[in-house]
Amino acid sequence: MTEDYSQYPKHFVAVDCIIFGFDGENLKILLVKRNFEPQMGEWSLMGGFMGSEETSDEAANRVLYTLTGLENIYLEQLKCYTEIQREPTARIMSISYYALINIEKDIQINEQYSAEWVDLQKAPDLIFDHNDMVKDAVARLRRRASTGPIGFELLPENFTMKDLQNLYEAIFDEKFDKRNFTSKINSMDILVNTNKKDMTSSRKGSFLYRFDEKKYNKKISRGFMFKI
Amino acid sequence: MTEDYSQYPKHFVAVDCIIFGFDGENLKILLVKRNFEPQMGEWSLMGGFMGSEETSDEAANRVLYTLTGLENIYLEQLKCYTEIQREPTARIMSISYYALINIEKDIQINEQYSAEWVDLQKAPDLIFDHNDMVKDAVARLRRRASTGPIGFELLPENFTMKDLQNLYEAIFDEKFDKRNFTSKINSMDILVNTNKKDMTSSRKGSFLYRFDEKKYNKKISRGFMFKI
DNA sequence: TGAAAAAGTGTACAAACTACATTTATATAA
DNA sequence: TTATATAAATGTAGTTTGTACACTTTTTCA
Repeated sequence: MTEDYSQYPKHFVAVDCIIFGFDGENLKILLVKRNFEPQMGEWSLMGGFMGSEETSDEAANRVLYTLTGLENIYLEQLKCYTEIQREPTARIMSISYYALINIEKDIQINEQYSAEWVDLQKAPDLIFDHNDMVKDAVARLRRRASTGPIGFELLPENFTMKDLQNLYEAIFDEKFDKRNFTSKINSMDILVNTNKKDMTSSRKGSFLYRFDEKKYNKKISRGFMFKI
Repeated sequence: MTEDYSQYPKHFVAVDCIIFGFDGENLKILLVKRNFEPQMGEWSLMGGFMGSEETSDEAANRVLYTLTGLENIYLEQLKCYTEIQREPTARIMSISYYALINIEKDIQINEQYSAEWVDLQKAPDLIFDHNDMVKDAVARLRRRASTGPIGFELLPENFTMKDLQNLYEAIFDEKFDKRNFTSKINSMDILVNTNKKDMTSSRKGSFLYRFDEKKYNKKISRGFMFKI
């Protein structure tokens, strides 16, 4: 005889997105200023409820699309937050997702949400447990950067070695030696030198690279340890 | 004005536990043979529904306690599974947890559940997406073992170097050189030689060690890369 | 007392990591 | 046209860590 589920409680389930971007200098996250209650006027992550006919992955993608108009964004499930009092108005559990976005992409941020890219370091206090979510997401991003290459989703198609080093330094909040960094990256064998130069930053100009997508993905699937 | 939540759907939320044990030779998981529908008679992970007044951590601890009578077990949230059709009878999302248990502890397994320790390698097919859950949990266990010491929760208080090596070999499904393994472990500085010997396995006898809990926990919090 | 069984131990070579300073290419100003 | 300023590009020696590999020790039991 099939079990009777009616005795079990049902729960509101939300998803919240930690959206990382990189502007060439600093790691940023995309935050929204709530124009609805509760906590109207305060900063929060972008989120939404999971529908009855969608998975949490689909819900997270929908939320991201609603805010940015972007599809096929790198998105990864992080963690479930189920504290009973995590929101004051109702018991709502939330599944967090983190997304990596190339900030230079022409993003049409939905004006309805008054969203802003803010420096991770200077991020304001967020509502509910969203500060924890961001902290957990940063830890995950660091882990991802130590066990495989990173940057494909965060950098524009062509970038300088300095851009890449800035990205790693922003992620780890640590400075690296230029020579050691370069030789480490070169030993990964994931970059292609386009032989074009970016002349905006110096008189000599610096080479523009792009990722060799195949080699990059192979490195990700095999994994390694990044340590400089 | 506070938002009206009544428009949003609610969901059944379950927790499922991947319970790892180690018998000195092989990694095992604790499975239950379902004596209830759906899929009566088949093997599955131990699970249960999250109550309206408990967090998912609490639910997982309760499930574990119900099955084993054990409290304060190492338990870590893994992942949310939200595929709509993951269970045939209703839409139930599940949060997986993995637990590490010292199999020698006097566990009074609740007979109501016809549970059994089975070799990870020889585990039967499980219902729903529980095979995926186990696969994900093994990956997590490996990661945990590569970024910090492991064994405290899985081994008895006193154990031989061979026990520890067996554990690592079971986790990574890979053989290590005895001399290299020993010197790697010694360099971690987490073991205390009790100067007692286990005489059951050889005529010479092998030293029994225990973990230095303080140093062990410090290693965990700092993290490192285990690679032999 | 010697044979058997597992425990315990060291070294040489290779690879990776670390610290560190000078030269090169080019645009702009004199 | 030449000098200067700016950031880019590049190499090496020393240290640490990883890897491959085999013999000696201790004890019990026959």
